[in-house]
Amino acid sequence: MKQEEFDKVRGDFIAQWGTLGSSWGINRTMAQIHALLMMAIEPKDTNALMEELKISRGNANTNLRDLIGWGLIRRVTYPGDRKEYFEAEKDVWSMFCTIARERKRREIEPALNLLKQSSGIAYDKKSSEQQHFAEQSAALAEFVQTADLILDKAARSEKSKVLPFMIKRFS
Amino acid sequence: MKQEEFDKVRGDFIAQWGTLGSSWGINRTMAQIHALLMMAIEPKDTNALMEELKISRGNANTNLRDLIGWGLIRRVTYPGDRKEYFEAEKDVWSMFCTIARERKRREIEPALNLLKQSSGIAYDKKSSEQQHFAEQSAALAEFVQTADLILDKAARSEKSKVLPFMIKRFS
DNA sequence: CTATACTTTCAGTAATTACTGAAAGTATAG
DNA sequence: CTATACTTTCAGTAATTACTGAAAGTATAG
Repeated sequence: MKQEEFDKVRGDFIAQWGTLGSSWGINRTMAQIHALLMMAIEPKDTNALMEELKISRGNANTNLRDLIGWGLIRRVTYPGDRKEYFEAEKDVWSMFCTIARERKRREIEPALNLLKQSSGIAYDKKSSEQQHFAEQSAALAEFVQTADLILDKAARSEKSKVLPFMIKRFS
Repeated sequence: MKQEEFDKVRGDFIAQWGTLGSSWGINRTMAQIHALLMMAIEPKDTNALMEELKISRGNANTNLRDLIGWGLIRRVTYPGDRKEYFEAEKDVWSMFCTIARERKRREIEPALNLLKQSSGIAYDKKSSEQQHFAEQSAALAEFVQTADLILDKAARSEKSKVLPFMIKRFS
């Protein structure tokens, strides 16, 4: 495949990945920067990203900062070069673990706290409405907690110890 | 707990659930309507939802339609009453299965198609850039496919056959 | 110290998404 | 058929989120 053709394919991939990101609640540009760095061999600097994605310096900087906050990319510097470069974690299993850990912290835990609080209300035994509310919250809390625990354990294991096992169990 | 106090607690729950929904890429109002119906004992009609959530008829209608599209709520009618009422699936495991199935269809499958297409490019053996792109796509595709398969199988199983097993494996 | 080469911030604006409310549509009772 | 009781649609607007670009900040070389 010619370089020219390849650039087209890669451009399409990055654009579409951005669109997909949106439906998972991830900012389009962030998804695109991540895709670009994940597919790149060499670390890239801000100017390269600005050019390739046609975005402003501010936008690039903000999304790079957020990606670092998620632990999905890291800063790289070379001696004698003032610029900062960025590279993505490329191992898919590590990526999964990182994302699982962060989503847990940012989204699952707050939900669980809310559910536990709701299930713990001192409900009036004469009100079936209050009872249902407490029971339903408790059921949801239990499910979320279990799912969270499983995800957590999986994300702390070695890939080789989880996936083959799961595949065997479910195939 | 007095009815008055309880209404406050439930109101808070619904409001917060809406906020949480946003971070998962779910429209706030949709999450709130779902929370409200999930916690309600009786099915509710559009007017009741409009009042409780202080939203317009159009907004209520649109989000109810979407929730039905996701399979998370259903229409209920009573003989001799022209109004339509709505009730949520209340079993947590069924909810999980429904959400897993829909997310798979709407979000995982398009991603997988994109990744497979990218990993299948006829790359130039002299270009390590092209090779890395194809390999990285393939690695991601494999992971997504496995995760999808596991989710799919889990969502088709009985709760009693999956959760206890998983808990045992990971605790 | 100053000059240079960068990075970060943030007020203002653009783009997107969610929502309203009135008008149009539909179904049933009689 | 008409009257009534609903539901759906959708153009216009509000609210939110993403982005720009210039100004401010920071670090290093010399």
